[in-house]
Amino acid sequence: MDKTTKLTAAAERLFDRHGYMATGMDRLTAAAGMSSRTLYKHAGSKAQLMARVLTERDRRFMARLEVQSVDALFATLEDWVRVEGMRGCLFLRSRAETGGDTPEIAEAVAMHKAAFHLRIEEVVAVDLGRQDPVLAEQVLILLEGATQAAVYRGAESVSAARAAAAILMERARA
Amino acid sequence: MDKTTKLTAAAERLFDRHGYMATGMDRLTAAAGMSSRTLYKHAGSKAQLMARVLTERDRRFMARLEVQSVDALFATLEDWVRVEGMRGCLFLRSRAETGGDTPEIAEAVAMHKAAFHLRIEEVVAVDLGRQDPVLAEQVLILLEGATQAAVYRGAESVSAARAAAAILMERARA
DNA sequence: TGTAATGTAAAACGTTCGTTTTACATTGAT
DNA sequence: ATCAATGTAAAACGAACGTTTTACATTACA
Repeated sequence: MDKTTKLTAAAERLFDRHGYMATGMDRLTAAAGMSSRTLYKHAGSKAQLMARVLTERDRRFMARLEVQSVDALFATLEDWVRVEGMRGCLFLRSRAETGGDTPEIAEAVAMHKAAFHLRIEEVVAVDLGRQDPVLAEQVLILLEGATQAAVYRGAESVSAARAAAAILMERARA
Repeated sequence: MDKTTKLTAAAERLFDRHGYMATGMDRLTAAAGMSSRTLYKHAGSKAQLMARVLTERDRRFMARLEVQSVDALFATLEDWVRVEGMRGCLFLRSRAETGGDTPEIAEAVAMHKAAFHLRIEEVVAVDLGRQDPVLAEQVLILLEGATQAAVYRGAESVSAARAAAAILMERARA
């Protein structure tokens, strides 16, 4: 595993566990097992490191969303929260912590959420046989809500959201 | 408006806009229009101030949720996001920024979310004429999801969630 | 009138922040 | 054998952090 990969992975873990602002660069160097000189050569700055973490997470998350049904979206989310934990959406958290005032971060978040929304619209269209923007919006809300609720309600939130989505899909078909 | 009230209101606004950790005490004193000596007499510490902001927000938010129907919950949320803005849930944001490691904050968040969940279960029971824990969980997810989605999708997320909840309620009645 | 409370303005506390620099070691290709 | 790249360890940078203190002004009540 090369230095940049190791750094990005360590940063993601610490940002997720302790928050972005609360995670200092010294903690990062210790966790990544490198000197601050090397860290800055690879990362550029803390903001750039945050943006890189988000871009990498977007890649990993979106790869999992290459499915053909709405139900599979929720199955994927169930796996995701089991593997990655339930501390809320790292994208919106980064935006909230920076007030949206750091361009590279705001951009990474906007990119991810646009792709996320588009993917849901596509999956709904495939599953339903036609486009339905309102239904897609509702599926998006259930996915966001399950992610958020899982923080304090646990992983069962995802299955409850999954069942709700099934009802909405069923009704849209009838 | 007394000093403590003014301070709490200013803190809530700044924490919401810029994030908890990114908001320094000097910015707080300037916004509240008081010296740091007075601020610390009223607030105790930054963590205590954060907890006080949350407790006060809980009071204000929960007062609005004294309604008799699920649809009214979403009507309330529509008002709320119009008045208070759409930057996500300040409770979960505070927990995420502190990693859950600040007892007074973690406790304020846990209290609020427990009350929130209970209130939804009550409203669902009144509206439906019987208890339905799974449906209540789904309504909670739609409320959380609308709050979260509104950050990047706008206020229309709330009306989409409202419509979804109406479908779930209708089906539960049949 | 005097005293206790409550406030302001501003300096100072020690710590930690993100970042850069200095000095030196290890490596790999020519 | 050597040059350039890449790394470490650690000190240092100025700025900002949360918090306390010093010195002084205003108010309100006995």
